[in-house]
Amino acid sequence: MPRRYHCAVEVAVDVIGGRWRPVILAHLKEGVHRYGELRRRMPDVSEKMLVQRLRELEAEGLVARHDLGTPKAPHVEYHLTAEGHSLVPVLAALHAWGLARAARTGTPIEP
Amino acid sequence: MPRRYHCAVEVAVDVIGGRWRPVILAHLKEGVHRYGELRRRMPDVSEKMLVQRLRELEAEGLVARHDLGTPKAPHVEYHLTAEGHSLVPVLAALHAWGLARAARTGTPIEP
DNA sequence: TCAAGTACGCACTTTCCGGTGAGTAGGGGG
DNA sequence: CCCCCTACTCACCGGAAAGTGCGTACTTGA
Repeated sequence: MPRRYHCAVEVAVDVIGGRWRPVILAHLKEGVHRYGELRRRMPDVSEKMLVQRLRELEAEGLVARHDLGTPKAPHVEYHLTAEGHSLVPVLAALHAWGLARAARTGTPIEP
Repeated sequence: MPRRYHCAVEVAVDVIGGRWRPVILAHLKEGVHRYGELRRRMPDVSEKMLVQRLRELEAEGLVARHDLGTPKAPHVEYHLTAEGHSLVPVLAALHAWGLARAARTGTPIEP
């Protein structure tokens, strides 16, 4: 974690950079997700990484975790906080650019 | 580099993710930069990384390198290509969010 | 009895991102 | 003679990011 920042983009990258954080946020941008739903939508992420990144996003105040389950029936839901929602312009722009880029380069995207 | 993508944000992150690519692109969004100017604006990046990331951005068609120098007087300029300019909405959104985030968290940004 | 679901934990391993320090060839200046 | 500038290269290294494989407790269903 850099101690000093020299531009605003460095600040943003520090919080939402990396391979999986933007993807997690993009899925949650569409609505509440259970843990298993996130796993299914992100088949290439390890569980270790998914949980670690979710914890970090919670710690940064971007994601909230609701445990609605019981020991007999586990049920956890994740959703964006107000701070997380403030990222919608970034996530929307990333998504739009990624779609256009995939179209220009013929890159397949498998849901 | 993942072989398969499951959403558009993964595509975007693969091309412009990492600690320094977004920052390089953000500086070039403001206009042409010489190598030394980029170095001065990004004091925490190593030269090895700066050059490596610039090379990758060139390879992806986002950045163009113009060598205007001579052996006696080296002079290289970097600028965004049309494809690079297509990233302006992403970079602007990252910048705006980073500024707001820094303000909300009291994070100093030193130019 | 086994497999699958839920939402994780844990120890270990691998990859690669990023840094360091020294170097290059030409120049200028104190 | 030494320091600075330009725009890099190179070998080596550390650690964070990410993955792997097995595990947990409770349930349901074949």
